[in-house]
Amino acid sequence: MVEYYSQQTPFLLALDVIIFGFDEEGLKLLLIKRGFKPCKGQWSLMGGFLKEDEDMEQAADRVLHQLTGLSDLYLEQLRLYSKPDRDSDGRVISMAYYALMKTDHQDSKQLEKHNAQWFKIDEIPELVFDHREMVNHALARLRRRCKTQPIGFELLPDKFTIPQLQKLYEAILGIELDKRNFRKKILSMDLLQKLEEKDKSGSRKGAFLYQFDKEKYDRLIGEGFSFAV
Amino acid sequence: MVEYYSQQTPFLLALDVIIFGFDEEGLKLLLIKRGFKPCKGQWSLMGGFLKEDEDMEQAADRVLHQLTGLSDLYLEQLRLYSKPDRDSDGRVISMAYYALMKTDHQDSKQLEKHNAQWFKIDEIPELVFDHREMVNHALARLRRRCKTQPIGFELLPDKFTIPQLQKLYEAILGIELDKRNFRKKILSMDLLQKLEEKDKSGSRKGAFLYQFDKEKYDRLIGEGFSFAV
DNA sequence: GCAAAAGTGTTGAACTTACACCCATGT
DNA sequence: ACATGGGTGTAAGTTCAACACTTTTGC
Repeated sequence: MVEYYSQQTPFLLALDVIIFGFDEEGLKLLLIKRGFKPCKGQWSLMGGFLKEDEDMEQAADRVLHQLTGLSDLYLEQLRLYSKPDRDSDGRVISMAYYALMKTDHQDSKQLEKHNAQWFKIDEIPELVFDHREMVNHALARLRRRCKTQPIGFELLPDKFTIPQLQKLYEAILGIELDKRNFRKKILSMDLLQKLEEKDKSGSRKGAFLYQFDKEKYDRLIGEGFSFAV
Repeated sequence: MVEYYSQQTPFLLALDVIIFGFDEEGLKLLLIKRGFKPCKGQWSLMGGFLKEDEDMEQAADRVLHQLTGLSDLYLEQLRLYSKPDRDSDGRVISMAYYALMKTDHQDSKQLEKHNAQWFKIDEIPELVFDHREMVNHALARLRRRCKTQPIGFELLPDKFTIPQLQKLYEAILGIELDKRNFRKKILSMDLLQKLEEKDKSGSRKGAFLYQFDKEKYDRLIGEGFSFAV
């Protein structure tokens, strides 16, 4: 290490992850009741510290796996929270991430271990430090992002119906959409594979199930296509 | 500090800033020839380390001021570069920012002090560490951002002509634009104040100068307006 | 008088929005 | 038979893209 480096102050580097989920009730946030100091007993985002042998993305994956037992969730960097006094108990710099999780893949046992609980997006309890600000930022990013990237599918089961997909977008954007126009737009991109099966849980008639064709999407992207809802 | 914290490894936290400029020749990047180790003598982005009493944005402002002598430049966080081996000389985590600078405000003396030099965007020399990756990322972000935010004006003199503005967008986006459509679109937002004066440097006829009306923009944004080029 | 850049409108195509009824099924 | 959510098409309005000529002025 060069001398110039050794004169610098090192910092504790953490990450916090805003985990979104979606179910019949709408858009949800996964929070943990802290079983450790500081702020033990309060609601907070899941987080962790960066370790020597990993980069920040790996740390985020690790922390996410630790909580949920799942790997390869959609994960996106938000921004660095670095105010000197943001943590009541010492100087910690935190990189915020948000993740999208299919709630039907969840392992409830695993979640209980960390006292984790889903909260409706408009019923979020008071959070420690600047976590509420992080959540607001993540939500804003999700709202922007979901219009131009096919990330909504990360929140739905692998097989889903068009009405379900529409409800998801309505929950994220907080607005109502016209079902004819929504169908037209989403199907016109020709990225959804219609299956034979129907999902009968939502109605007597039942709605056809679809699958997102990721390979086709990747191919089209290479050709200059852009996703839009 | 709680015990849990003191068990963690601290890291050196730096920042690097991709500084864009624009002049008659097109879009430019401001680089420094490193007068210090590691990689002394090689071209690199301007950077610095986070200090104890500041947050990362303040650090970025400070570093930017140190190089250019200017304050309050447009500055946006990009992403964290945290690979364990990214710096050849020790573990340094770096937050990348990009900044937009009006080249007509530059202080050449100041820039010379740091051996700083402007490079055309398609003539960037080899850079140290992962700085080239940072530049690519910044450029991609700038291209996306300039279509939906009025950040182009941060690269032009306070008074500018429509053809100048168009050339700026063409330089950023790397495509040609139709001047009638461009004018129509940009003027239809009604955010540019036409001045009496003409700039005669670009042609015999001369082109009218305009000013961006930031107050009006802020007002409109509050009313749900969105900027688009 | 000519070269060089500034400035100006129209038309067709594509896309967006608004809107109302029939269908299939379980009870 | 009826209640519930699933599924479908069209017309008007808006936005976008393509395109060519006139103006001003310094030389």
